[in-house]
Amino acid sequence: MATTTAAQRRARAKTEYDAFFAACPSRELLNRISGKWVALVLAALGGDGPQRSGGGCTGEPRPMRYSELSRALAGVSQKMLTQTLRSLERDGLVSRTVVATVPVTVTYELTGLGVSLHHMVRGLKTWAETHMDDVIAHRASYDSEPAG
Amino acid sequence: MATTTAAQRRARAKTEYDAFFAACPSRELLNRISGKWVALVLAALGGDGPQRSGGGCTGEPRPMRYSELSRALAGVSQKMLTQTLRSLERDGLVSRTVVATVPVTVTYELTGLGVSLHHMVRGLKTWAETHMDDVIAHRASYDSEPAG
DNA sequence: TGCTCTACGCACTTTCAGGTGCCTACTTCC
DNA sequence: GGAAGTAGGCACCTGAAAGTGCGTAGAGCA
Repeated sequence: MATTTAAQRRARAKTEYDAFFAACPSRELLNRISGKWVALVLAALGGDGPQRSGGGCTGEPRPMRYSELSRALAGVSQKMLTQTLRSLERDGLVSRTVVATVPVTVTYELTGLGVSLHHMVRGLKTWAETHMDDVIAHRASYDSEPAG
Repeated sequence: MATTTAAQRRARAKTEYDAFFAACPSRELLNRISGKWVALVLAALGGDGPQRSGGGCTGEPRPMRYSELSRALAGVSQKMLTQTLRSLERDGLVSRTVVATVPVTVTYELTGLGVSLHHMVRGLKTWAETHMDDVIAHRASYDSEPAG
């Protein structure tokens, strides 16, 4: 029977779509940067963190130690920091360097690719700071409207 | 006792951080666009969808009906489409227009703010298409390395 | 007159990112 | 010599997002 009109057509479309969906580079990018700590790590390694010394707040990429990151991203657990750094390293966005000092120290640094991504995330941040006020305003007026 | 050095310091920092974190505009933006269907809806309304007619694939923003969106984003459930559209409408990114035709039809359209956001998402897409190959390559080589 | 379409609403369930807690092996400080 | 720091690993838990399924109210269609 060819009565499979609306629901089944959609189910079929969904199946086809999912394969494409999983491989979509934009989706992968969104999944990567929407991680709770990814953008923070990028910002910290990119020099956007809270600068306690120096003048401007532009900041330049610089290597940071694990414990330094842990302090800069106050609130992150060791597990999540490790996990985030590992996934970023896996994707070639940061490089991990082990230094055999007194207690073994590890430094993380943005790669070229990571710097590129960081620039884009900074663009996101700029957009957010420019337009999110409008969004919040809309949200407030929408919520205050009588539901109808 | 003032022995609360490492763990408790971190717990305290986390508490302070969370308040800032929740209000961070960049975080809000990421939360918004990282929704599974948000970027797709933006792309569809912005004209980036699969163009079955016409020449270039640049596309211009145009209003679309609910069912039209449902077909364009093959695989989305009605619930998620509605939910996504509502949240976008709430944030002033799309406008919803009810037309009292034979069966009541609803059209959705990007607002100015929505178009602005769509441009940025398009930037993300461009970055993804340019650099994600590198990322995938890194990922593959990382995975193939002997774990050590 | 039973089926489908439109544009949803509601309730339940699944899934997984993120969080918590406890462990390590080595070293330095007091 | 016990506490804390360094750089994590492992196992379990939770909460929110996403998915599934069913209902609806009016209308067209064979």
